[in-house]
Amino acid sequence: MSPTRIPEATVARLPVYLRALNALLEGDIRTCSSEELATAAGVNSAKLRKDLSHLGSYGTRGVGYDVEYLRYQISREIGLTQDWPVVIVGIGNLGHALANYSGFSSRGFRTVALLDADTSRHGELVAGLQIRPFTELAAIVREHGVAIGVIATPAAAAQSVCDSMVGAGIRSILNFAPSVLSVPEEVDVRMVDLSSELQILAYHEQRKSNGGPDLEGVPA
Amino acid sequence: MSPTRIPEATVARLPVYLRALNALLEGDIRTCSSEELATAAGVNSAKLRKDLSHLGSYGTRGVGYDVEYLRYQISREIGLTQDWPVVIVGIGNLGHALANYSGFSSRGFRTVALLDADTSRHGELVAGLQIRPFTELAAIVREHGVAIGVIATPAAAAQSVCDSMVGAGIRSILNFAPSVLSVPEEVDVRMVDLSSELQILAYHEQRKSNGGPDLEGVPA
DNA sequence: AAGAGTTTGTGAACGCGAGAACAAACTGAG
DNA sequence: CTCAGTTTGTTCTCGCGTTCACAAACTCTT
Repeated sequence: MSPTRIPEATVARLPVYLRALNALLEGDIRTCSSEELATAAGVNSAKLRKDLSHLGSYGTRGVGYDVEYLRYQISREIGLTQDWPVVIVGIGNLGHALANYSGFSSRGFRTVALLDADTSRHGELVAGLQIRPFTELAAIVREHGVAIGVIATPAAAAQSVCDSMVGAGIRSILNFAPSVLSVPEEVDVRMVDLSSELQILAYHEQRKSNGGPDLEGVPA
Repeated sequence: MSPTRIPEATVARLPVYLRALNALLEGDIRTCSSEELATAAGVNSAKLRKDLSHLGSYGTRGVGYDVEYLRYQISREIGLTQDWPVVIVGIGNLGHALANYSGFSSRGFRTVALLDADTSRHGELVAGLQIRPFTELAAIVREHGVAIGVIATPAAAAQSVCDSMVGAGIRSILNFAPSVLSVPEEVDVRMVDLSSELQILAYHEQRKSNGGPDLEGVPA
């Protein structure tokens, strides 16, 4: 099934739908319309329906969607029905938070190792795992079949860590370091930039209060 | 001058350019071409030029851009030349990490208070600030003129915290809780969803290895 | 069984952003 | 001064994503 590629914008929203479906299930809601689900996910209902139509025809006209069934279909499409071993490198404040984040340890993702270059922290217990030397990366990747790596180091170390990950065979990287990574074609990198988000907010906030560096007094 | 609105996609990239310019300055590079800056920022040079053209005409044909001058112009456009007091609510692992994150405390942003509902943590020192009761939110917002709030609480508390923020006069919210927030029209919310990013990676990773979800049932 | 009321899935129109290509503008040498 | 070389700013085209609007399909009542 689903031989056609799913649009990137749709893929980015699937996790949101999944979360909304989980919330509905916790409220013992078994069925929902596209309108309800869209509201819960914070999107337009037409967009939701079109997104779901890319996965297949899992709803019933005149009725709506079976919450559990739809949740399973989306999970399967994303790949959460498989097991994804994950390695986190850089156990500072952020790495510590990520290791304890439930969204990381649940839902098909399994943190198999925490690595740090700082020898003084090796052996320290974080989220039930011992911090191990960064040099063990390749062995761990091989042993557990790790495909996804998380970088939570300072910016200066990020590219070097990234290179090691790629060398060890990791093909998908989630980068929290404020640094642009260069990788081979076949490797996927997603960047989460905490301070960028704040700056984007600041831009809009400035527009709201000032009307921007220049107000709307546009000459005709 | 910038009477025209800057496209949202461009705004989202300005922080990246800013970071790249800072990196160039640290290497004592005073001038750069759009090609060099684009490479450092990880984007296409045509896209970079078009983005910058929305701010104004700050380059010189045949020469390139003055790094420091361009950095100032982008900073001003984003609004980083002003002071932005910020409040962080929810000092768990993630809030702790955010409080210590240099990208938050620098560049025009100033964390003025850390709030948490858990009374047993009040007074605790994090990143040089004492954790204070959540009930003090309104007073703090009024006193410091806080316009930006950061939510790093569990999902269950997020909407309630959000409502309090809006009530206190905050108009821009950065939400790290995995929860869709509903706010009045004039309030801006940006969501940073850590586990979504991981799920998006998993989707692509699955495509790379399997050529798609479960091929079971596919005729040979 | 038929019709009224819902709700999905999709075709079509529209707007925005990406990228290529080029004209305008600057530098420097002869 | 003129011409060759360089690099920006902008125009144009194309493709993707969003949204509207509606037909198809289902349920329920009479």
